[in-house]
Amino acid sequence: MEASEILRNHKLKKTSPRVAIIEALQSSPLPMGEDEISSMMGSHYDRTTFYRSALTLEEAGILHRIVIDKLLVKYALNEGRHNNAVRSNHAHFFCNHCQKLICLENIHPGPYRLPEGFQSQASEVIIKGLCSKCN
Amino acid sequence: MEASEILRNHKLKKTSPRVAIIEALQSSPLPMGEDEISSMMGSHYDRTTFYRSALTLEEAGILHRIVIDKLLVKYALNEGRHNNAVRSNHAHFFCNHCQKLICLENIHPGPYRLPEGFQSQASEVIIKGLCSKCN
DNA sequence: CTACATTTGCAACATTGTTGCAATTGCAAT
DNA sequence: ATTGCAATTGCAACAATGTTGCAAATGTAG
Repeated sequence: MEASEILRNHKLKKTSPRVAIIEALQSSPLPMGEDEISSMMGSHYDRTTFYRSALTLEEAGILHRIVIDKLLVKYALNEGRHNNAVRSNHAHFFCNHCQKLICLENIHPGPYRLPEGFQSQASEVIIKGLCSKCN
Repeated sequence: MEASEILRNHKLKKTSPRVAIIEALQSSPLPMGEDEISSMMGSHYDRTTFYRSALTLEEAGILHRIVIDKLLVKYALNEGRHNNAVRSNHAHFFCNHCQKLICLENIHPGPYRLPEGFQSQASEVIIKGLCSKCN
């Protein structure tokens, strides 16, 4: 789906940084860090704008932010292409050797049985190890 | 168990920062951030030393470092008291309101069925939401 | 007690992210 | 198409967490 259509579907203004972020992520098979997105977006790139745009897109459910470790954050698009189907929660695998982050679409963690009175709003599963290429 | 005994068991030198970190964490029922540990350790506190000591203790399996989100990291002791029993993997709950991190000792995620050739070395489950007090 | 490897403390720097504010831009209404 | 105005951007400054290099201090084995 085109970036402008995604933005329109979520009633967000079509601005160049938003379009650029979406297109950068669409062009990559794997989640990317800010550094990678930045280099794809070229010179006209402001870090504050990136963070604010990414936050807006995250709040709209368009993208997903995964914190692997301090100083290591990756972004991925939620491929909620099929109408507004909320994408099912899935685990992430981080390769300690090649530093790639891979979405494990077929691992659906939870639901978790929380203690009385606790309410879950989001959850994240990160499995670290060696991927098939580095093993 | 006393800090000095823990260090001896792991063949680590007994140094004052290490002892202070262990005692700070022992005195708290919840994992703490660097800021909290720092204020418990008083003035003679160097951030570099803290990070290096925490890393040493983590590598020895004495403590556990949980990244909740960028700019929000908590540390907890692995209570591997009973000999060298590796503490079973457990999930963490982070309250979006009061910012407390709670170990959910009775939620044991995994094992996960990884794709062919992948090898798991560690995993982390963070559930975010509202705790019973803030709900 | 001594030797020596380990650890600490300091300074400088790196990465990721946030806040305030003025200037610009997208878009809806005319 | 033009205009008005809220939303967004870009810049500067700052915040939190963490790393690296290196000289000085410290723990401990012998």
